Amino acid sequence: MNIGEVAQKTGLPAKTIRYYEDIGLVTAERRPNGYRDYGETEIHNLRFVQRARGLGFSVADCRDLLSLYRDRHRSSSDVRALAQARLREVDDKIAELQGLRATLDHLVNACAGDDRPDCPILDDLAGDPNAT
Amino acid sequence: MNIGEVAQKTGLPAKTIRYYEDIGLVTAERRPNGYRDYGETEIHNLRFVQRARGLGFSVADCRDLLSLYRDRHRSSSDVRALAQARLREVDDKIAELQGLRATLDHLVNACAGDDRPDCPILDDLAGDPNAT
DNA sequence: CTTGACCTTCCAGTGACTAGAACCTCCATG
DNA sequence: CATGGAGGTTCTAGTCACTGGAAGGTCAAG
Repeated sequence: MNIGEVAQKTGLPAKTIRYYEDIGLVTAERRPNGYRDYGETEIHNLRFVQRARGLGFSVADCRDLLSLYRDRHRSSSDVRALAQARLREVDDKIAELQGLRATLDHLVNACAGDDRPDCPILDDLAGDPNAT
Repeated sequence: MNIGEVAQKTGLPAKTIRYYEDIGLVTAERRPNGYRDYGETEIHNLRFVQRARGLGFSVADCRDLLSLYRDRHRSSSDVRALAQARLREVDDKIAELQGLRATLDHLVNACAGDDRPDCPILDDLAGDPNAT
């Protein structure tokens, strides 16, 4: 199967699929003409990576997850540890963003948003202690 | 004031301050010896950028915010629009992460995390419709 | 035989820094 | 006055995960 068809089937851009080969994540056979040749296994692995990336795992994590996936003697605890670490990252990020959200929301509500120049948002960014 | 002192006062790494000058965000005078020379205005602007970046505004947004800040005839609505756009971004990101969080949490809970190889997390990533 | 779609590689750019190398300048001390 | 070390300067290159584009090879249809 050519890379274009794989791209269509998986939804991954061909560029990305080549990139994954470049970094040794998912490699393909070559045909005599030099074209990459994909089988079901490769498609499967690409989709695996795609899903893992969709959950926000780094490419390095994807590499680890793939190798655990291929290892019949793995311990599920290793996989769980990766997922749990990712979960913690996501939780941290959510907390951070919720903090930002509160501040931004506060500022947006404090600002009249009209033609006049007075702006509590800028006052706050400028470090004005009386702002907002 | 030398860049080192500014770095200490603001908490921004000297490298970052030089970078901001490179991209024309906050520039400094030069002394005859070639050293950058910072006054209160520059420190103020750097802190402004620092706070805006802390709220997740892009450097491009910071540029716009700074120029609005300097413009005595601005309309606060322009500032508010930027903040509101940023708020929307943050909201979208939070929603996305909460979706991920739910999935990850579900997977982590479904996985025994022991010495055995059976792993619903990998099954899910592999696209197994019976997973989890 | 040509056209056009598809494939190949390689180089460069993204955002916002950050690390490191090579070199210059200043100040304090021996 | 020499020197050592702290701090300053520029420049290049690396980060992450792609993405865009150029130059050229391959293939099937008309």
